[in-house]
Amino acid sequence: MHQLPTERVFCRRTSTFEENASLMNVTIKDIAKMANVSYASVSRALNGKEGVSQATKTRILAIAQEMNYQPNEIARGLVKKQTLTLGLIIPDITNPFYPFLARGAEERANQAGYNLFLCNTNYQIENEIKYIQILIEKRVDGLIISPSSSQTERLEEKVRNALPIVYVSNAPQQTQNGFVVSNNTYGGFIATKHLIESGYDPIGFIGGFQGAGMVEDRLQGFRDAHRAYGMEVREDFVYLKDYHQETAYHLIQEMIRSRQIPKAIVAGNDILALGIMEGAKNLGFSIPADLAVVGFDDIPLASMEEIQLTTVKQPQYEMGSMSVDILVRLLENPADLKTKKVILDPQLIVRKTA
Amino acid sequence: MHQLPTERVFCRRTSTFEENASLMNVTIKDIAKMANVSYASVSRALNGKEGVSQATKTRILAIAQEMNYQPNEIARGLVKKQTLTLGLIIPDITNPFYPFLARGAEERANQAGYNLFLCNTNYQIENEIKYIQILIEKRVDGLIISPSSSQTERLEEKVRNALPIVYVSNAPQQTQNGFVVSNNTYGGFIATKHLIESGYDPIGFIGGFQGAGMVEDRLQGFRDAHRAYGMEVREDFVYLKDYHQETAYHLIQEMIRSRQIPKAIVAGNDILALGIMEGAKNLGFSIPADLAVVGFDDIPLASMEEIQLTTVKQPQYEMGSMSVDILVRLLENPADLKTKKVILDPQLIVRKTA
DNA sequence: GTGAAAGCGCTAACAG
DNA sequence: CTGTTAGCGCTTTCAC
Repeated sequence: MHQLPTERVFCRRTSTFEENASLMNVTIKDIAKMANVSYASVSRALNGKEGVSQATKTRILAIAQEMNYQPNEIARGLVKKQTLTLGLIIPDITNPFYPFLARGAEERANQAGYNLFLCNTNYQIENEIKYIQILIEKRVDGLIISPSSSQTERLEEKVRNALPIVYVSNAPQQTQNGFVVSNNTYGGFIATKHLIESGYDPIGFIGGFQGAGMVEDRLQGFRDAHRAYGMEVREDFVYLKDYHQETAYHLIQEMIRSRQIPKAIVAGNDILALGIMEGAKNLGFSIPADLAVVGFDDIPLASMEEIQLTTVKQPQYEMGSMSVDILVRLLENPADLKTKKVILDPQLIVRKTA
Repeated sequence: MHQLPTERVFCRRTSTFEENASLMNVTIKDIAKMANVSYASVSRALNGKEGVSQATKTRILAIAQEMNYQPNEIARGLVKKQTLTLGLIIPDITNPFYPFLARGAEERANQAGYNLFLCNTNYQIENEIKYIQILIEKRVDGLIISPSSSQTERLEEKVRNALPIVYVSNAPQQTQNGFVVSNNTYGGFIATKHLIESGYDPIGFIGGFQGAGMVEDRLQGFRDAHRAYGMEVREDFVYLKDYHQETAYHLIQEMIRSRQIPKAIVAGNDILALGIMEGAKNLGFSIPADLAVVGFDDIPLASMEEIQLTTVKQPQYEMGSMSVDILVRLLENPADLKTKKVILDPQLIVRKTA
């Protein structure tokens, strides 16, 4: 505390530009004054535009540097009517499905010069609407949203005429907007096909929230596969509840106790698959000998040595990056309506549970 | 495509306010014109400020509603010199440690009326600097950063005089800035203490990146525990490499093959612990009988039925929310320097691997 | 209670 | 090549 600041004084530069200037934000006006030019010229120099001689440009840039000038994107945004900012609205970043999606989105946004607001809605449509409102007021240039349900009328109404949006991972049936989703019907199909071809019969289905669209599609694929192989769907083995691991855990145990149990199960996602596996194992079942399980998503857990879950992998990172891609393209060329909707094929990863 | 839009026409309102107005953004000037008042009055009404009669206020609000007015936070920010926006700079959201931290930060920010830019740096200091620059230009009100190393001089220099920052999860030794970290020394201590008291001897340590500060502190706790129990640290069992699961996997297998192996290991984080467990198991070791393992973090994986990892839990969510808390408090009262630095005690979760 | 006017920091015509 | 000027949409004095 009482130490003399010898060194600092010693090192102080003769020019006091930097120290003073950086205390309060320096603007192009300050630079203009310093350089004896109009601030239009400063703007031109700073933005590398035509209309300044190389000489003055160099001088201006040097002064800007010296004064530690930081351009104000807010002010620029006000006149250019763009913020170089996007909103990413997802249900919950702690759900292992989303971090990769978010990463893909952020990385692509960054490449294109945009930043991303992260918004978690906790699967509440009210929060989705609240966030959309906030982001409109912040004048984000566009929105990526992974809606928690396929009831998106209220979202679309809110967003209409305000800003472009693209859906990711989940999209309403008949939207005008762009989207990137995975082919859930196909995913359900290949999961079921694999089980059928491996000789499992009958096969059950344990899925999550109805109304989001995804489960319904996966179940459709499940039915399609049965039909393709001339098999009847055992409706008493089809359950749609929620995405909690415990739900699946108890459900499977109930099934086992009542001795009404299929030889294999297609789970709505990996979390449910894990619940099923644990519930069955704890009742002495062996996986896949007594019960085969296929999950959905391929979260990092699935590939763990101890788990080795056979699952339908969704390209999460790509979904994130492609959705931003579509949005940015739309922003840069509003007329370009092609490649607006993409459906990515998921991929069956065969490990040891089926 | 060729369907006549009968219904839509039928439903169209006689007033065309909304349709027209929402096409291009309506401003307070538009409202003012509509209401026959100055736009100062509109501003006052909209912000619930003194200086408008209840009557005109009501009228203005009604018109604003009718015209579907959306306040422009950018313009407001320009004059108020605040954006109600914070930056969250972390290494990698796909590292399971961060989603909870991000969630805590986002939720608290949201409560305080702020939004959060999500920035992943991939553990690159250059990216940290690049992002700080961008966020300064976007005039975020403050910054939360989880630096990838304790070499933060360049960060601090960049940030100086520009905006307040608080560190989270990792902070340089001698910073003037606020931070929220966990007591890593204590964490290393209780992990080691538990192993010692359970009779394991000798005990090894496998940690990650040096230079970030965290590993060093955990190792310090490891040493402290040995000293407290009058035990020698077996330096040949102390390894500091990186945070890749494979690294730990191969390291432990090498140790086993060379028959130089401790009875227990404190791992730098849960990922490493998992690598150790798998490496050992695959060589026929039984956990914890042949080798006990304690992890660090308590990522969701750790509590899985199949894993049951004994670990030192860090309060990730709280770290996120508290760091925003400190930052917001600082923003709202720049003079308030108390409660700026918090060190949270981690907690030993005893499961089945030690 | 209300309006006029200045200005936040910047870009973009439009003149010279 | 350079300067002047008019905004972007809003808040905030300062008069009336």
